[in-house]
Amino acid sequence: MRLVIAQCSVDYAGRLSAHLPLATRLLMLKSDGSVLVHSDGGSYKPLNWMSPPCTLTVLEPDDAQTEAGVTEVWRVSQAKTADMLVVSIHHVLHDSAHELGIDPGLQKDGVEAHLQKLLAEQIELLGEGHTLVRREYMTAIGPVDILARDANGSSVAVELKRRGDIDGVEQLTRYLELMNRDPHLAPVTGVFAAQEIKPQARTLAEDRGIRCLVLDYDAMRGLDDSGSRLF
Amino acid sequence: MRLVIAQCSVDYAGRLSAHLPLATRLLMLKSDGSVLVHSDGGSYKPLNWMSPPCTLTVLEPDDAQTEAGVTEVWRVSQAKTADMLVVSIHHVLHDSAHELGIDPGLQKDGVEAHLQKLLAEQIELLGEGHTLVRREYMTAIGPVDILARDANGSSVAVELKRRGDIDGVEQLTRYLELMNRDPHLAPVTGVFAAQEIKPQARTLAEDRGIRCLVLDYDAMRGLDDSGSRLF
DNA sequence: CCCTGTATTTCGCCC
DNA sequence: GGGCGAAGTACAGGG
Repeated sequence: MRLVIAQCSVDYAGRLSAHLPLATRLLMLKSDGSVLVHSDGGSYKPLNWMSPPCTLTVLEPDDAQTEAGVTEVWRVSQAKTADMLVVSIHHVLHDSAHELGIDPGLQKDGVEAHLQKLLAEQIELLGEGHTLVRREYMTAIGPVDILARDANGSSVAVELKRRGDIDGVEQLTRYLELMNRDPHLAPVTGVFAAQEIKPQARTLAEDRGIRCLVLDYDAMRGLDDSGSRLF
Repeated sequence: MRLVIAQCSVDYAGRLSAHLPLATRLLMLKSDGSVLVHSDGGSYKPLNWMSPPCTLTVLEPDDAQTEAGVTEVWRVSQAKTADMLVVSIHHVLHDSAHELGIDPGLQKDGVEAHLQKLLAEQIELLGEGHTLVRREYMTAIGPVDILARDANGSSVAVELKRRGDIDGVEQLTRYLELMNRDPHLAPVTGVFAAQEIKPQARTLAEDRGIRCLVLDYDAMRGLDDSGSRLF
């Protein structure tokens, strides 16, 4: 990775056209050829950038550019899309290169997808004798997070949330209404499962005959072998 | 802006939990307090980050951390959301600070302003024999995007949007009503031009005798000479 | 490989 | 300021 702090202006032409007036910025050149132009603020998003795969060509400024104070022109182009980023460098304040190596990458945890995977593996948390039918059971109005059967063989639809809010209860209610019209599935009972269930959501759910299940994520993860990367 | 290249591991706890194993990375510390952790590849998105407003505290590693090779611990926390980013630094390879100043910001193009400029230049897209009167034609209730004349010399008012929604049709309707009361202009016909016109907007427009025109931005840009600053 | 849905989304517009 | 929709969205997972 090469880091350059330089006074520069930047032009981009691709899906849109964009221009950055002359100012001092960080130019990050990654080893895959991508270029990021960062200011000293804002969000994690660069002011402008070029995604890999792309190639950087250093050009000599023409007379008009030299006249304007440009000492170097970087032309970053992407073969596929014909997008182009042009960095006109006026003054370089810092320039250093660093060997970083390949990054092992981010390990995410705690999302709904993981909860769903864990609950599917530990389906007995729904109650003794429960068996998994499938995750993401498709209905006409969208996928039910988990479809299971209880000890009696009756269908159980599970709506899973990290935070159990009223919206989730409404969602599950719609699924249940639809599924109970299907003679192959009916009767279908509902389980609203979340790490945390808001009192209003619990009241609404129980009023509609939907069972609430608070999930202990840490305990579920502790029981899971494949998910215990972090410890 | 401070740039640090360091061998480090990173832990994040907030909306989700995430972990970055020990590796060499770029740590970008912006003047607004935000921190970005970048690898030497991937996209413009950092591996991990903390959005402003946040505060960085440098801690001494405890015995266990020292044992593991940690020389410094950065604790970046956000008061509002209680999100926390912890960077455990093992070895610093580079450390430099730079004064960048406030960035003038990105000037985007290819939005409505650019569409208006292009359509004014390619006014024949409205139909054969059309001529431009002027852009931003002022009326008592605001500027009409484009005023033109058709082959018969009749006035044509154009409302331009990137996304053609009902609001735009209502806007054009108000202009037309006003302009048709002006004997110098009347009769004025309306054209609702956009890159994409919503079905509801189209129905409403056509019901009111307003012609709909879908613009192919790429084709229009391809025909345009002046927009190619880069070449 | 394409499609679809989510995101620690971010960003801009409009009310 | 809050809500909503787009983004040069990026990114992962399923069919």
